[in-house]
Amino acid sequence: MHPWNLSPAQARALQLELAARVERQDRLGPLRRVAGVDVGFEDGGAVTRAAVAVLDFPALTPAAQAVARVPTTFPYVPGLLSFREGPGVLAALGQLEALPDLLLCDGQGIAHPRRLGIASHLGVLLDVPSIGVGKSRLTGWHEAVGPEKGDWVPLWDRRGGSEVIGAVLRSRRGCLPLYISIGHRVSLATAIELVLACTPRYRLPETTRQAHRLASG
DNA sequence: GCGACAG
DNA sequence: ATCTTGTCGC
Repeated sequence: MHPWNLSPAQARALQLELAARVERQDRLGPLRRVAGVDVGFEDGGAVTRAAVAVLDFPALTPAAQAVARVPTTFPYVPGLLSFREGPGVLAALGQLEALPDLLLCDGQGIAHPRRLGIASHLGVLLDVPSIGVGKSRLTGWHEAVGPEKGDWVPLWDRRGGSEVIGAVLRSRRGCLPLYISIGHRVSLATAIELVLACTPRYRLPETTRQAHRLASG
């Protein structure tokens, strides 16, 4: 929303401040529209293409969409993903008539070294409920997950740790699990329920799939 | 010093 | 993320 052109060190310092503003309990209003946000790149990374796909909930039918193309200004640095993809996503969201009731982001929420992955970062800046849906692990440790859809195990801050920073969820049989974590204003239990409610058939939530096709393929 | 490391 | 065909498994 504001400081996007920072040095890695400044970015990390900002993350610590914003992380203190993350709300880990449910604070949701009526859930009518859920949005998936995703980012792709063009020209070898020079251009960031961000997309937002809004679906009616719980029908998961198309409601609105937006795509924004902005110059890429930050490199990919593990732990600082939001500083690379955030500007584009905000531009896309700004094209919508209204903000959705919930944001499902590609990447982590608080399952992050400083507890401020892209889902939490966007959620706090916009003060909108958000959930982190990562396809792989950034940090944390977990036991093996069961094979059935809906099976999940807690994601701990570290091996032998005591802080639960997310959930490793089997969203579909025979597929790799998803890394779910609180973004902002949504508890982990609710986050798991909502992700499953948005994932009727494939590994990824329908929201994310739609956003991905707009941003890439 | 070594290994790990969202998209 | 992106560059890319065929191939293995439910």
